[in-house]
Amino acid sequence: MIQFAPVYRRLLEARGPLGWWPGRTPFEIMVGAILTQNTSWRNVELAIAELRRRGWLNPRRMAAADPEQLALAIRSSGYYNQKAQKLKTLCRWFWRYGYSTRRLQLQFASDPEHRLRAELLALRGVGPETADSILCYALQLPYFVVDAYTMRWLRRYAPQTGHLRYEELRVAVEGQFRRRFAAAELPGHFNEFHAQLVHHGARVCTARNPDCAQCVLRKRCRRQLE
DNA sequence: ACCCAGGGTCATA
DNA sequence: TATGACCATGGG
Repeated sequence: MIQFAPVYRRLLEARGPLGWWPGRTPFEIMVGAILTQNTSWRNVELAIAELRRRGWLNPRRMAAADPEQLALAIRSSGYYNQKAQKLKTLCRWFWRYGYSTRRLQLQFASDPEHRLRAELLALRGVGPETADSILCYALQLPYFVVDAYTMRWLRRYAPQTGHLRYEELRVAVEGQFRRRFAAAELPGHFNEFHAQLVHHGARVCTARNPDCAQCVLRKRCRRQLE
């Protein structure tokens, strides 16, 4: 099995800490996790700015907002009708915990059964990546987020383990990190590793960047493996 | 004019 | 289990 920690260290040393996720509050991070589904972050920023302008970047206000107006507000992030419903669903779920992230953190800290993750996955519109983004970035719980860049990277640089699916890859990374880092440091390292992979894929390793030695994280990259 | 982006759901075979 | 259609905007 390929070792992930050296890759993590290399990225971190080259780029420095990224301080993810961009967002002022945990709820804003949750919203961003929904809005960025298959969408460029730039388009998400436009939508978040509009939500902020309307005062809806707050779970109570968003829950009370008219669904059609909410959809209009997030228009720039694409799939806006679906995403407006997803946001409503998220608000309804968050309401059950009194809109309190602290309550979520205390109630589900170190839960070996991962019940909170299961709850998020049961929500319509929340898949594995969105759930783990919320757990890792909004709640700072020890979950590693696997995304398209991570999968492409694995398939190209570690073909022998390239058959791993989302869940297997997440568990593999989490297991390796647990052996190398103290429990209290895990959320920060999972945060940083995923951030580095996405940053590299989305901003460094782009097809138009002549400085990028290997543009291998694009969707249709034909470049040879090293 | 195409291709892509920090996915997820559902129907079909 | 594994594809494919669908959702939809803005930038390269």
